[in-house]
Amino acid sequence: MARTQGSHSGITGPKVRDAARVLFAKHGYAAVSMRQIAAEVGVQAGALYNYTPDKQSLLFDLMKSHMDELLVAYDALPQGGNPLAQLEQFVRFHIRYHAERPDAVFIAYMELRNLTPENFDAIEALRRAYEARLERILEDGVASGLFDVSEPRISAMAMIALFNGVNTWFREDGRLSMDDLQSLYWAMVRKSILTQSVAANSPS
Amino acid sequence: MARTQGSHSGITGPKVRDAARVLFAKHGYAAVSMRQIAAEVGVQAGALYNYTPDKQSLLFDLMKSHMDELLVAYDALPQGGNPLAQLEQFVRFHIRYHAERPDAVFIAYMELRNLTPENFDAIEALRRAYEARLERILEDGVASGLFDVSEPRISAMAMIALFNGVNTWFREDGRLSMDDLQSLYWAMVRKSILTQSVAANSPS
DNA sequence: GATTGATTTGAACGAGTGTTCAGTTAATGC
DNA sequence: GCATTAACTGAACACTCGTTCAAATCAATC
Repeated sequence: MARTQGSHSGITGPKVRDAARVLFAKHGYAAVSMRQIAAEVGVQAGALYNYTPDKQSLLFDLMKSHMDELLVAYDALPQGGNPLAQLEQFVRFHIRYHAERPDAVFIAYMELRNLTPENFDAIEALRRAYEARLERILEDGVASGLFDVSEPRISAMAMIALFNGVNTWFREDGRLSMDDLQSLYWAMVRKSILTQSVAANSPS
Repeated sequence: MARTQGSHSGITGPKVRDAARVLFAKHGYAAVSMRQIAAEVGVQAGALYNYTPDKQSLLFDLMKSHMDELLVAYDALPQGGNPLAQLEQFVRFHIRYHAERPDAVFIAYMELRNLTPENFDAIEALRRAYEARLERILEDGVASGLFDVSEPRISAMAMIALFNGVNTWFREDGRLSMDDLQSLYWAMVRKSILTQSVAANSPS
């Protein structure tokens, strides 16, 4: 046998990526074989190599496109407003965007060590670019006297670690809605960064 | 050849665990072979089976003893004091204890998916037991009117995610000392959980 | 309806996997 | 000094790994 009925690169290509994303997220890059991915797609292992030069590229492409899309999505949000409004927008965007893509997020944070050095550098640069968006907001808030944040860089990384913890336990059908969740985290963040005088005078 | 000079189970045993911990943390459980561990120890692969029944047990034992020791260490701290003091103690303890064991912590949080179901349940139970310590403090704080925390269980998990982010960037020789770090995180946590009236009247 | 090109199979490659075990040697006890 | 035991080697087992490729077959085009 050879080419099968209904075979088409426009269909199989995305299926390969989808299968790889699900399996990598579930079992880890190193624990998943090309044959498992192929089985999930419904194809033999050799056919995968029409869609990726090798396994490493499959991982890298998943991570790269995730990070690219994340930056594009964030930068598409309305800019402007005071730092407090910008921060709230960031928090809500981040939590929602990441909760919608648990597999891609999981891979982006867990599989860094399985990238080749060059690929690692590329992903790391994108991650820093995203974190810089948040750091910038914090710095602006400090400059305007709104925020009391002694270490914006560290606070930015800390907040992202905080948000990413959501994915370890959030379930769509859980007790809390996505909106409750965003509000809960926003309340935590808001209280922890506002200067005392501002906090005392603004609504919670 | 067979038994080598200086060979002794009291020495080789711990070396196997140490090598496994370092390698699992660096490359991931699935990506590390028994032969790599053996090479790190300075022994052939077969010799490892004097110290572990199989690879899975090696991982499980590392995780289990880490969690056990964590609970013992925390429970050895002086109990009592008001919830605010207890929370500060928890925060400082957690950050220090985890920063001192980056490899064991990394494994405990990243390799859960490589455990067999029974082993997973055992580790998960220990993790919940640890989180319950924090949750309890938050609940006590709420009950006494000190804390404003609407979701103690979620807040506990969120805080732990926040703290564990430290390990992704903290370096012993960095700009911030361990004490600075603890204070920085404690300040964040403290502000985010105190009721507004208390926050306004207490020193930061 | 034949031809072309895209798509997949299935077998093969060499290398590496976790694990077992008979055989060999170093350390220990008497 | 000898027997015993603990510790380890090295080879083997049966698979699985990522990757390649000639051959086969389907989809698209004219």
